[in-house]
Amino acid sequence: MTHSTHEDSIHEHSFHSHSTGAYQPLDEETLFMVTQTFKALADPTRVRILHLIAEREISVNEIADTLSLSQSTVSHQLRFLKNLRLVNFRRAGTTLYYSPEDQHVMTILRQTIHHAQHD
Amino acid sequence: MTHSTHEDSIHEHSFHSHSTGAYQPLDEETLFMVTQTFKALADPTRVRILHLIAEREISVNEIADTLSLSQSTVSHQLRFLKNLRLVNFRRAGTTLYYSPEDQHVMTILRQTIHHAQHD
DNA sequence: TCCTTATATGCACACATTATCATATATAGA
DNA sequence: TCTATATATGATAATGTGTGCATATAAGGA
Repeated sequence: MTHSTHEDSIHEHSFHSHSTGAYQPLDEETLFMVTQTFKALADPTRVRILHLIAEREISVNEIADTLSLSQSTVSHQLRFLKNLRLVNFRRAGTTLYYSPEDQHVMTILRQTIHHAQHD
Repeated sequence: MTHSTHEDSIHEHSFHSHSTGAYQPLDEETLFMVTQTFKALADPTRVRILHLIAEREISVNEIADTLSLSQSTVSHQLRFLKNLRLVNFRRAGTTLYYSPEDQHVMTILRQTIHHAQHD
């Protein structure tokens, strides 16, 4: 999975291959990346963490306190998100401040939260 | 987790958040709907099915044949997607033709596929 | 009615995922 | 060095998820 600081808008990409072509299946690699991305967003703990760090840079213990989660749980989930390059962190002494890294994924999360709250 | 089984659907009430300036946690209902939506997209079989029916209305057996899946698997996954109101179907005799129902979710899927293929 | 085709469903099991506990590592300061 | 604090990690148990098998249901035709 590659990282991104790319800005996409919703209506930007409309490439549809109806009318002419045969069905084009998704290749394995794309399928893997797509499902991995959505898996990251399919767990309430990770969504709460992402939603929180979207507001401001925040340390592991602050996340745990704010969301009433154990330090271990937060750390495990941050590792998951870090592996997918959805978050990164800055060190200040022994404290690590986490922040979102993938703008595209954060946009999708925001859109879906909005969608959930307005239907 | 209080919610969550194989047979969940997502049609309930709604909340609203006022933007004060303090951190506004996600309410349970929103969290549930958001994570359920992403769960639908977090499985390769469901993504392949959605990607296929996005092209054209198509029957259960055609989906199974095209994607090399068993009829049972396709039917199970279509029930999942139907419960979340992500797909619906039209009957013609004994044949059921499925199509996407949630434009927002299909847009998010398209965006994420595009993102995966271009970074 | 019976038969055929198309789809749905209940159950079981393998596999994946998550949270907790205990412990390890890292950094700063005395 | 030793101690305190912040975070990470490994193992385990509990729970959730996806698929196959067998069977049920639904609709149309003879």
